[in-house]
Amino acid sequence: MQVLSTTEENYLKSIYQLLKDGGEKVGTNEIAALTGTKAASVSDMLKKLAEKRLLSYQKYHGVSLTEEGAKTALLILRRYRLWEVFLVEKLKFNWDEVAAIAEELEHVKAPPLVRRLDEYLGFPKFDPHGDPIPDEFGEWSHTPRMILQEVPPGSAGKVVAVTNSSAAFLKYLDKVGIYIGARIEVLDKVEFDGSLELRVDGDKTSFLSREVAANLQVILHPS
Amino acid sequence: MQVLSTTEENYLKSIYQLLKDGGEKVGTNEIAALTGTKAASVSDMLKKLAEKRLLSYQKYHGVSLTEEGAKTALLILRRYRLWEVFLVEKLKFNWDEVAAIAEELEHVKAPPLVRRLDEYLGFPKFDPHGDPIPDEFGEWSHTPRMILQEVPPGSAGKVVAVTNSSAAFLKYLDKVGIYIGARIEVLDKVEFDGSLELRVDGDKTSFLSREVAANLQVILHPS
DNA sequence: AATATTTTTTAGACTGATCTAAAAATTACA
DNA sequence: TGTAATTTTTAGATCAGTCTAAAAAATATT
Repeated sequence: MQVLSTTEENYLKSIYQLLKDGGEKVGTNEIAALTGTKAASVSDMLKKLAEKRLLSYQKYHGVSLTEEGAKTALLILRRYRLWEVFLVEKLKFNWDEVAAIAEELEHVKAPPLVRRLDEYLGFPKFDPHGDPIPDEFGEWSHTPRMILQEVPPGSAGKVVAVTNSSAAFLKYLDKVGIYIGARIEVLDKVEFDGSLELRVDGDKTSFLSREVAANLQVILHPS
Repeated sequence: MQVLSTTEENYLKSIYQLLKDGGEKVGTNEIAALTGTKAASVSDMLKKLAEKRLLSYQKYHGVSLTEEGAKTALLILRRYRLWEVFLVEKLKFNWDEVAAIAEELEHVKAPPLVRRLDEYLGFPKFDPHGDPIPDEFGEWSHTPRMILQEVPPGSAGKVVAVTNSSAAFLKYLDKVGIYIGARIEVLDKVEFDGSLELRVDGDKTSFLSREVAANLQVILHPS
């Protein structure tokens, strides 16, 4: 694994991002827009990263990541998301405040730090936005997630993500005792309005509206 | 408070360091040695930092920090030492492994991060090496410290620092239940060999040799 | 298919931080 | 006190990352 500058890491992360929800190849202008630079600067950097075998680049025809480039991007993403978890779970930041800080922290390279942080956080599989955290080999956890609203009554699982981070929503979740990692059982689903009756952490029983349940993601426990 | 580059921060920190245990003025070569650069580079940087009013600089006659420069250096030191505490207390690194990592983390600028980290760590006043942590205004805690060996019998206090970090020493401390933050009472001092009898955290009673007690620093509780 | 538009690359310049080599100032000492 | 040794500064170059403006290639349009 090569040592990259912060700048190189940021390019790699942006390219990964664009390819993931973009497609096969990504163009210079797109990258420039995402990294906050100009197309000319991107061209230079692409040459550099291609020489390092992190991406394959044909002039005028966009780039894609090599195996190594993709893996490197995933390890950067891993650091980013672990720090997000730390900031939210330990330092009590709100989910929408952590992006900028995590972007600074992700470039701290010391390798044992990442391992210890992961351990300290309890090997989380998802970040506070519900995005999966790659493992130390750059592999995804393949545990499937469901939207709570779509979980059939009788199932039990764990809240792994929230897809709305308005203050009001978070406050509400707090009130009914739901948090990332909370164990939940779906007891019943009300036909009339789609609301759910559920047990949280084995004791408290709550009713959640369809709107709320649609913004919670869970992984199910094998039944 | 101006925004400084990582490089500028490192120079400032080094200069602070040299002045603290050096004296009035510090020379270009010394700074170069500590920052791992050459005297010529230091000259350039001194000009730059002098223009930013962080230090006062007269050609050929060394530098000293201005009020603002010293305060800035202390806030960098604050970040450094808070991260040290985090790495040791939370991530369970050994005291002698954290320097390089903390040096990377100290340059993460997001201001709310430092406040939250401080709070999360319980507003520590000393880092794992026993060095004091400046407050958010760049002021020192003025609680005086003593070497445990010199504490008169009958006094009570708290262990705030260890001045030896050999594995054997740490292991021994662990065995007798002493750690940073441990509450101790000096019960008696043996004339013969200068060893101490003390109570740790209100219950366990230990005997510490003079050598060991000479490597522990405490702050005394008002009696 | 020829031309117009858009995208990408190149050329050349700038900034921040660094270096080496040479010049200048300070300090040491004979 | 005058010369030698040391320290510091300057001059000029290099490197990474960026920019603007112009050239080149690809794509779209008529």
